[in-house]
Amino acid sequence: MARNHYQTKQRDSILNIIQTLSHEFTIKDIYQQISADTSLTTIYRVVDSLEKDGLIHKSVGVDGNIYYEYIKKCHCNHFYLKCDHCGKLTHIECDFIDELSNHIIHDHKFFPEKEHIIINGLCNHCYEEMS
Amino acid sequence: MARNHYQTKQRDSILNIIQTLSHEFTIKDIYQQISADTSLTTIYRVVDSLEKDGLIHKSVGVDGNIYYEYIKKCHCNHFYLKCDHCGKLTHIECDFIDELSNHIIHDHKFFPEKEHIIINGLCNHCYEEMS
DNA sequence: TTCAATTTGAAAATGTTTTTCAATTTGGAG
DNA sequence: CTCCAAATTGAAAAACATTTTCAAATTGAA
Repeated sequence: MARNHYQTKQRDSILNIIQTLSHEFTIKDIYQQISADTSLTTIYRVVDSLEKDGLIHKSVGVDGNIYYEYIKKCHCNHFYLKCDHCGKLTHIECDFIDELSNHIIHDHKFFPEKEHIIINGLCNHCYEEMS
Repeated sequence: MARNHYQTKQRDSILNIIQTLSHEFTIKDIYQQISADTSLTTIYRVVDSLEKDGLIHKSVGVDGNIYYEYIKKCHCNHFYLKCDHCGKLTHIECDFIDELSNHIIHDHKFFPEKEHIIINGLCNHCYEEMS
């Protein structure tokens, strides 16, 4: 008989924390908020299972770290600006990404992965520092 | 006095191998072709240094692994579309890049490096194949 | 209440990348 | 050419994130 999963206090805490975190989070983010009765191993396992259940979405960020998103919170548009000088990665939510997407789809017949658009360049701070 | 780097046989072999590898490669790819007198550690170090010199470009693939590309220098404006599925890199010239640049500069106080904007996603062919 | 299936924590294992450090190599100055 | 400071190297250890192992605890349906 197919049981989905057992309800445990560890699984509940993890789900609760995920719902309070910002739209993008890491395993570490959860670990920092979890109480001592939940191990890192369990966080990995529960998060894996939540992903399989389709409650969260897993992706590899441009920095190589693994990020998750709580699916219900994920209807915003976002992309990244990465400073070539200081390395700072800024995550931005902006409607312009839709214009960009539509342009690329219609004029170039290409289907951008909105969550992974990275623009390299110089952040304001480094730009001014270099002037 | 600022010396760029010393010329060593290890660095030379690594550069040679990189130039024979396909457009995208990993540290492992190099390691598999290198002779026994070059250690993994050195590969990591030389590749790092090549990236800092702007000879290769580092990125995190959708699988979470780190990939590098040998950058061929050229003076035109670059705007790349890179297919996550087949790996195809398409260079396009398009005025929209200026709109994008202006938006990012004005609204996000960030100064994009126009010559190396890469958008990941799916090319038309792979997109249709997946439907 | 019973009990098989699931979940758990701790520790060990994995795999990749970085750091440490002593020894070696490099290339410009003298 | 010789000298020598700076850079580079390999091996081993460290760092780090993630997975696996396994025995013990728990869950929940019958």
